[in-house]
Amino acid sequence: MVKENPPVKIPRIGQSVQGSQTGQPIMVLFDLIGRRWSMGILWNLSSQNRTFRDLQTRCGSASPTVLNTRLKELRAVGLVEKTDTGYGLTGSGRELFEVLEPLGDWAMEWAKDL
Amino acid sequence: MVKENPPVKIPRIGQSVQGSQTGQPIMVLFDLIGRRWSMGILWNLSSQNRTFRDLQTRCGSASPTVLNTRLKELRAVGLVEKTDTGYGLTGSGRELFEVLEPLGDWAMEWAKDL
DNA sequence: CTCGTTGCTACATAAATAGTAGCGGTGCGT
DNA sequence: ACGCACCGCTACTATTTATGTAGCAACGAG
Repeated sequence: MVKENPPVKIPRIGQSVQGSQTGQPIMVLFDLIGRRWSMGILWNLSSQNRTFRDLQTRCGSASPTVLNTRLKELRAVGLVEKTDTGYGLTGSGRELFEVLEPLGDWAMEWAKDL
Repeated sequence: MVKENPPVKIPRIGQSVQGSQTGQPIMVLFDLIGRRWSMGILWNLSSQNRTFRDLQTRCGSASPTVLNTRLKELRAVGLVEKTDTGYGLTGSGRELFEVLEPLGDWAMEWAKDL
């Protein structure tokens, strides 16, 4: 059985960008997915659903504390969901991943020159 | 005149991903640009070169401490450079931005439903 | 029942970031 | 020469966030 999500407070979301007019949504997104392990989580969930501990080892042994925090946040904004087979991407989560995907190829090229 | 970059140590880069086989370069990249304000900096430098203080206000008044740290890091990996007209993207920096750019449009759509 | 695994929480420590103040440099008007 | 306003940035402390380890309750298999 899958537990339902009680309200989750995401610290300082949206507040960090008060001053800037330029592209507010993107800055909010950056603030969200620019936290430690956020993108790694999305990336690792893209191919298949994963259990908590599976995710943990795949994310360079991120501490369970952060991992759980990130998962709560990502679920709060509807990018990740809890399923019977572990955590997985939602519809918009998958959308976001598709936008993010080309980064993989670029990173491969980029890694060649330090 | 533009000062040259002395060697910069980027904390824990690459080390956080020891355990994961899957796509190491992308995880290194995530670890780098997934730090606070990194992507915001790249984003704000994409349209034009900017001064330190200009960047600072555009990044939700990020503290000069972090901002300078991020700039050092991004320069160390050759994504950002110091020019006569302030900070700007290098060739690969611009490449990365182009990969990152679609996020802007997606974020606009995404922002509509919380 | 035991054994192993899973999803977490608790807690203390370490690291990253915020938030302010202020220094030296540069240019500009007087 | 002077003040004045900006600039890039460093120093320092306070707060937030992440790490690292231990461990608990729940489950399934044997």
